[in-house]
Amino acid sequence: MVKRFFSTELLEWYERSKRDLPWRRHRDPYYIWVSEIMLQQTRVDTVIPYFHRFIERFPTLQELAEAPEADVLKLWEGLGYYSRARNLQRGAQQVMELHGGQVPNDKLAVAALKGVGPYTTGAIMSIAFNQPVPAVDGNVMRVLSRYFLIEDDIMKNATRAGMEVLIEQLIPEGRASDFNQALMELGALVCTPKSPHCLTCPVMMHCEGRLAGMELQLPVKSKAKPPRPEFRTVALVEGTGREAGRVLVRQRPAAGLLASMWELPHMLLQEAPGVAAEATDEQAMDLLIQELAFSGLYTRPLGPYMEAEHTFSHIHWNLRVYRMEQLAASVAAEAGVRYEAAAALEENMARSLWITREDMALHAFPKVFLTILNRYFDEREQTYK
DNA sequence: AAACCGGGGGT
DNA sequence: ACCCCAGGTTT
Repeated sequence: MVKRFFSTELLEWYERSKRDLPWRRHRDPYYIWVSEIMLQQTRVDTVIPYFHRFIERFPTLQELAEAPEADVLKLWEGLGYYSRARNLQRGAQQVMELHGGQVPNDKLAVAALKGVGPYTTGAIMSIAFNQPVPAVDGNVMRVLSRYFLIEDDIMKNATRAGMEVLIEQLIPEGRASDFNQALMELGALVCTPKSPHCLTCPVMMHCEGRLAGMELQLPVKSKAKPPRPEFRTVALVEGTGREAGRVLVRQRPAAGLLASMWELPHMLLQEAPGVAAEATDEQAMDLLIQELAFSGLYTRPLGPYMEAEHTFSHIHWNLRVYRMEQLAASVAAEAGVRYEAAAALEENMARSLWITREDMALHAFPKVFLTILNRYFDEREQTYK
């Protein structure tokens, strides 16, 4: 039977070809869990150094559960999808409270953990506990859609659910861990999206997609909407006096995009479409000056500094960064600037900080702001030498 | 079902 | 420039 052939050949190939990955060196459910969360929408080579640093800092689930959230975010800095880190820590706290610190060997209990969906449930149950639970990710859907010539849209939840049923029938007795990992390994190393290596594929002989010459058309996947462009004006405010040598950063709200991350102050240029992109430097700087003054900080513009871009799944940021200089309140008063709003907005400023380059090690920044800040501090050091 | 949620690497 | 990646949560 074709299905039996598939599982047997696949397992034999996996034993021969599997990569030596850090999380394959033990069966600690906590390590499996951390690796699976990091691997969501992220390549193996990217994850490996993050995994080592994370486990070194949080060797046990309990240490993760009890850590400050800021420490967790800092270790996740640059990986993206930061809610993964927040949910992983919440999940660890759930395990401490509900399961005495041991990841439960129970499908429903695992699925109830924060940040653990159908895929990760299957990955933990099978890889850590060798339980026959499907773990259907993008790799698995690509392999199955080709091998069984399934033309359903893999963007639909129903397609994934159908493939889970199929996988349940394919898992060999007692081999759930190896079988699920073998499927993903095949998708990662052989049955790749663009140029599948069919000639070295262990299951090529019975691959219906290949036999039909359809391997490059599969899987069928509906297109995602392109990210909407946003034009933003960014303030790189240099401190003066007591804050000399420091730059103003602020923390984002605890929910939503880049939750709790730190950044340079910036704002959306929300003119009519097309106009935002063409706002003059003077207009863009004026907006920042007004916004900062509203928070009780008086500044004067020094001029354009650099441009940067940052793409999310659904938004594309076009950033124009302006250097600005902190103005002492007394100077601002002499210049006729009114600042009675300052006291009322103390709490607004509570989420702002003046930082040095060394302070960057204490706060997590999205990549684009790391790039800007590092360039600025680099050039500043050069100037002083 | 669709939108929201980062960043990097392959092609 | 576009696609894809060991997805999950929210609406």
